[in-house]
Amino acid sequence: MSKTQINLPKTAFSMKANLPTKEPEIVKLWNKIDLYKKLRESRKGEEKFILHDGPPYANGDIHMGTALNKILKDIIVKFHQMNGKDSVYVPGWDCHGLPIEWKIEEQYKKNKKNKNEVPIVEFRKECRTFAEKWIKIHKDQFKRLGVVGDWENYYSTMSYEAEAQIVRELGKFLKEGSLYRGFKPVLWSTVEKTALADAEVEYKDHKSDTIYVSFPVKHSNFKDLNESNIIIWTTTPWTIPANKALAYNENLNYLLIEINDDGDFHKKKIVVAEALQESVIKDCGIKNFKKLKRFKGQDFKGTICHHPFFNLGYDYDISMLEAKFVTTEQGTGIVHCAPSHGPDDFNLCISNGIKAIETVDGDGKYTNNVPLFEGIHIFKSNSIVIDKLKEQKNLLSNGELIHSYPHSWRSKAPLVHRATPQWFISMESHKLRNKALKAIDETTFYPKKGKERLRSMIETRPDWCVSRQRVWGVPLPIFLNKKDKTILVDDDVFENIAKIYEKEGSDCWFSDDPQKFLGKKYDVKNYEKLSDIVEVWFDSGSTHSFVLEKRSDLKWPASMYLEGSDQHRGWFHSSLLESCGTRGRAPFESILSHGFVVDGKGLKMSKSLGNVIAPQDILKKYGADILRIWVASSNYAEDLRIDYSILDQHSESYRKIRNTFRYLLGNLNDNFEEINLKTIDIQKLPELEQLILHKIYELNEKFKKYFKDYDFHNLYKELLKFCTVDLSAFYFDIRKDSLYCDNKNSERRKACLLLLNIILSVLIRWFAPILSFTTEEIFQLVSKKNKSIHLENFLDIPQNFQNNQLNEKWVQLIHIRNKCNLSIEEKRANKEIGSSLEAEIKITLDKKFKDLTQKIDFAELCITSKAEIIYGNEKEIMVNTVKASGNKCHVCWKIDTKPCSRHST
RNA sequence: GGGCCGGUAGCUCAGUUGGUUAGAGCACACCCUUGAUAAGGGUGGGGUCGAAAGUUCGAGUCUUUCUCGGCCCA
Repeated sequence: MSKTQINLPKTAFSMKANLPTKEPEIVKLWNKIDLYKKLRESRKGEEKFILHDGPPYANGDIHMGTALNKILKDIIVKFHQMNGKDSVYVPGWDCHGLPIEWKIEEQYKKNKKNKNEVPIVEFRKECRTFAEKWIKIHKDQFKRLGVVGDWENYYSTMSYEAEAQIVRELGKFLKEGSLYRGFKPVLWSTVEKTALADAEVEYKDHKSDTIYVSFPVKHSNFKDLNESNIIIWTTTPWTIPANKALAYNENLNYLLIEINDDGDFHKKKIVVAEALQESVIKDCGIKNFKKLKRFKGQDFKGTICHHPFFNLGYDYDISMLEAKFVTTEQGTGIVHCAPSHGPDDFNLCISNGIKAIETVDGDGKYTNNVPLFEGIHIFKSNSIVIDKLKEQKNLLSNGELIHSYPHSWRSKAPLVHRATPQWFISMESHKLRNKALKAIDETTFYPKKGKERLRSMIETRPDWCVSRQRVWGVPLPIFLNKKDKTILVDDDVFENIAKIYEKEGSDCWFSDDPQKFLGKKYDVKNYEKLSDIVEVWFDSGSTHSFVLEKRSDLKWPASMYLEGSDQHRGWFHSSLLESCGTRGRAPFESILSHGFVVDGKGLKMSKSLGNVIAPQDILKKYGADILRIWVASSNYAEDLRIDYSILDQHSESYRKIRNTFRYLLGNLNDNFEEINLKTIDIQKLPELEQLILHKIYELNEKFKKYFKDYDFHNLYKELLKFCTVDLSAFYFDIRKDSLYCDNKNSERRKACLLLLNIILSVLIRWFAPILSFTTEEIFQLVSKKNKSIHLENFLDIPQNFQNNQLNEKWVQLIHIRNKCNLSIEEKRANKEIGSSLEAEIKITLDKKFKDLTQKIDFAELCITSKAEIIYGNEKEIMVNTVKASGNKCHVCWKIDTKPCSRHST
C-alpha cells in the first residue's frame, strides 16, 4: 500500500546488458541513419583532426592486436569529434606482398597446379581477389567492434589510384638521383635461376668442404699483430674470392700462437680466439706450438690484412670489422666476410662503406669481377680455391663437414646467397637521413619514448632496398638503356605509366607491349624493361600520398599515426623516409604507439601455450563495450595483459557504470530533459547539489587534461571512481530518501532531479567514446531527436560550477560522516541495529565546527532517523550511536517518537 | 647474442625534484538492506614495491649486477 505513495524508479533500461545480441542491432542503426555521413555534415568547416589509418594486411581474421589498434583509434577519433573537430577516419588495407602470393601458391599446390605455368596476370588477379575477400571480412569485424569510419570509401594499396601514385613517388626518387642500382645477397637457386623466399627453403644435411685460411696482417695499431696471420674457418671455400673483410668480436679474448711444426706454417704466428684454440689445434693437426700473447678483441681495431690471393691480383685491403654476430660456437672466432654472399656479411660491410658487387651470375658462374675464376661454376670451384690457397701457403688445413644446409623445396638443389641487382634509396646522397632525423624532432610522440626508438633506427639504418623479385606488387617503373645501362629518367614516361595504371591497374606492365609505357619519345628496341616489383613497405609508406593528399576530406600531414610499437621499424619508419625523401618532412604531426597484447601473466600469446584469445570469443561472451573498456583502462604505453579473469573484472565495472545510468534513468522515469547549464541558479540549490556540480567541474578539468595527453586509463579510472564513490555510495544513496519519499513538489527533490538530468547528460558524453554501444542504447531511449550520441559535443561546464570553498567544507563534513559510519557499524556488528535508519547518532564536535555544521542535517547525510550535534571542547570527533526510539513511518521508514513530518496525513 | 622498454596489493593503475605507518578503484571476506534487488550500503583483511648489492641520515624513487617478460635486430 505504501508503495503507491512513493516515487520508485522506473525505466526501460534493463539491468542486464545482453551486449552480444544488442550491439549488432546498434551497428545496424548506425548503418541505417548513415552515422558517418551525419558526423561529417555536423562538423563541416570545423578544424580537422586526421588520424591516418595504418593499413592492416588483408589476410586472415583479425586478432587481439588488430582489435586493440582499431578500438584505440576509434576512441581517439570519437573524442576529437565530440570535442568539436571534424574528425575524419578513412580505414585502409595493405594488399600486395608475399603472404598473399604464398596463400595462392598453397592453393595451387593443393590443386596440383604449377605456378610457373600460370600467366603472371592471371596469378595477380587471384591475389587481388583474395585480398578483396579479406577486406570485406575485416570491414564487418571492425564495424562489430563499434569502429565508425568511411567504410564505403576505404583505401587500399592495390587500388589503381594507389598503384599509379606509387609510380609517381618512385619517379621522384629516380629524378632526384637518390634511387640507385646496387647489389645485395638473396637466397638463390642456380638450378631454377631464381631467388627464393625464406618460406621456400628447406633445410637438409649437406656435405661441405671446410677450410682454415690465413689472412696475413698488412698493418695493425696493435704491434704484436704485425707479421702475424689471422685464421678463419669456412664451409664455403668458393666465397673466398669474394672476400672483402674479416669480422671479430671485441668482447672475446684472442691468442697469438707460434707454430713450430714443419710445413707451410713453420715459425709462423697465427691468431685465433682463446676459447677455440684447442679445437683449432686439434682440427689442424698442430703438434708443436707456443702461446705468445693473449689480448682483447678490441685490439684488432684498425687492423688491415692481405687477401690470401694477394699475389694473384687480389691486392686490395681487407679490413677487420667489429661484429656482434661473431661467436665461439665453432670456427676460429674470426669470420670471413663476403658481402655478396651472406646477409650478415652484407650488413656489416655496408655499414662500413663496403658495397656488395655482382660476383656470381644467375647460373652460378663467377663474373668478370672475380679475377682467375671468371666463368667457373661456384659448385666446381672449391677444389680450385683449395689448391690456390695451398699454393699461396695460406691454407692451414682443410676437411669435410656434414651439416644442415638450405635447399630449394622445389628442385632440392642446394642454395647459395648471391648478390643480385637491387634498387636502393640512398640515406646519404640527398641527406635523407638528416631530413628524417629533423622530422622526428618536429613530431610529438605518445608515449615519449617512441621518439628515441625511431631515432636510433634512422641513425643507423643502411640504404633502403626497395626492389623485390616477386610478382604481387607494383612493378618498378624502370627502363634501362641497353647500351650504357643508364636509367631512363623522364617525367613524361613516369606520368604516362601512372595514367595507364590509373585506368587499368599495374597488371599490364607484365603483359602489354613495353612501348605502351615508353610512349612515343623512346624506342623500345633501345630499352630493357625491369620485372622487379616494389617492396611493400614502400607501398604502405606512400599511403600519405595517395590518401591524405588525394582526398579532399583529409589533410596532409596527418594529425596522428597510431600503430603497435613494432611499427617503429615498419610503417612509421617507411612513411617517414618516403615523405622526407619526396616532401622534406614527416607525413604526421604526432605518433601514438601502443604495446602488444599479452596473456594474464605477461607472456605472448601462442598456439603452443594455449593462451590465445580471439576478439570474436570476447564479443560472443562479453560484447564489444567490455573489450573497449579493456582498451581504455589498460596502459597502452606498455604491453597490455588480457585473460578471462581480467575481462570478468572489467565487466563488473561495466555493470557498476550501467547501474549508475539505470539509477539516473529510473528516477527520471526515462523523462530526460536537456538542461541549459548556463542558466542554473546555483545558489538556490541545496549545498549537496552544489557540491556535486563542483565535482562535475573538477572531473571535467581532469577529463580535459587526460584527453589532451591521450591518457585514457587514468581518464577511465576517474570516470569509474566518480560513478562508484561520488555518485553511487554518496550522492545517490543520500538522495534516495528525497527521491522516493519527498512530495513531488519538494524543492529538494526538484533540485535533485535537475542534478540527475545534468549528471546524465554529462556522463553519457564522457563515456560515449569508450562505451560506444551502451551510451547509444541510453541515448536512443531518452533522446527524442532520433539522433546518435556520437553526434553530440562534450558539454562546456560553466566556471560557476566550481566552488572550492564549499568543497573544502564538505571534505570535513564527509570526514565526520565517515566517523559516523564507523560508529553505526559498531552497533550493527553488535546486532543492536540493522539498517542505518534504525540508528540515532549523537555527534560530539569541537566548538570550532559550529559554523561548519550548523545547517547540516547529519541524519540526511548518514541516512539515519535522527542526528544530534553536541558542541564541546574535545578536539576529537566522537560519535555515539543508539537505537532510534519511536515508531517507523510506513512510507519513509524513518523512526520518530513524533508522527512523521512528511507522511503523517 | 645485441638495442630499447618494463616488472608497485588477486586485477587495472597512482606514486611529483629520494623524506613521516606505500595510495585508489575493482575483486575478496564479514555484516546490513530487500523501495537501484542477478542491484545498493557499511566495515575489514591484503603489497616492503621482481632479486641482491651499493650511494645516502633516509630509496618504490639514484647506481651496478642478476632475473623474468615484451618489441625490434641478429
